[in-house]
Amino acid sequence: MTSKQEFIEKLRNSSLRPTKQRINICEVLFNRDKTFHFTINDLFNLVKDETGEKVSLATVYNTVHAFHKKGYLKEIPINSNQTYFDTNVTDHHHFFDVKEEKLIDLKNEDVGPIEIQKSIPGKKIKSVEVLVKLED
Amino acid sequence: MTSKQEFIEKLRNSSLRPTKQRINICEVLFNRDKTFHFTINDLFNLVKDETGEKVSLATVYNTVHAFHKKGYLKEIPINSNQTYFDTNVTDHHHFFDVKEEKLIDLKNEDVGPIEIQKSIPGKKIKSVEVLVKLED
DNA sequence: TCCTTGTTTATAATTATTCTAAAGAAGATT
DNA sequence: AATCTTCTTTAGAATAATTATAAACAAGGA
Ligand SMILES: [Mn+2]
Ligand SMILES: [Mn+2]
Ligand SMILES: [Zn+2]
Ligand SMILES: [Zn+2]
Repeated sequence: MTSKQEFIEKLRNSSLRPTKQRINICEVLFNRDKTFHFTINDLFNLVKDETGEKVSLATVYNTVHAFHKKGYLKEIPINSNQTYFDTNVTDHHHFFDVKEEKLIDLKNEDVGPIEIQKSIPGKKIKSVEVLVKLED
Repeated sequence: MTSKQEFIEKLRNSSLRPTKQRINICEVLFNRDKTFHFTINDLFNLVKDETGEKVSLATVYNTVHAFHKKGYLKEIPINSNQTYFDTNVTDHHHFFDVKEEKLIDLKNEDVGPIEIQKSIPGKKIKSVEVLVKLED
């Protein structure tokens, strides 16, 4: 449970002005028990529902991109009409329940270490992500 | 090198009428030495360039979806503004060169077997895909 | 040849995302 | 506190990938 004051400091330390909107978004995103997987639209609705204050859609986009750039959010590679983000920014893998359109974290020990044996000259590995699609 | 006649048979066997447009698209997609990774727009342009006959964008979409549904194309999960498809429909993994926006196949032996230790009640695993992002 | 059904196509509709530019708020400077 | 600068929010417009529509057309069967 992070206090509003702590969010304000964190934003300032990231050279992001602590606006009412950003603080509300922080509370929705980061005051959760579990990893939170969401689309922009999910977040837009949750901010309204959970804080009672409406934030414009443009601001949700702006803020998510700002947080993503600062490394506070991760983008999850799946094919969907909407982009998914994740509050768990560590290297980790996912289940994707295709029917429910829901992401579930996999612990690294549930997947095991992955050694990539091939390399491309002049390129280095930035990330290795496993996506496990689930069906009924 | 598959002949036009063979494409016609293959289409018929899939209860897809062998139209001029579909045959042209088949030749662009499947008469290649290597696995072919593409977006709809790539394909749209290549059909025009390689066959000299223009096919409407709608038909490219329709055909790709039809082939995908029949299992002749695979959709690759990456976040991009365009959807990527793959003529290699076997289970396999990818490099994604973020700068060049290009996919490269990984052989299964370059990644090794992946054992998923976790399961979700009532769900079964449909696919396991590794995406390795590359940077300079 | 006629008939039915599937296909192509131009075009419009939809939808997620980004852009624009004006109004507002934050922080710094006096 | 008043002023100034820079950043942020916002409504709305623009963009761009994809999907839907519906009329013309082509394939295959009778
Ligand atoms: Mn982003
Ligand atoms: Mn598809
Ligand atoms: Zn996650
Ligand atoms: Zn591939």
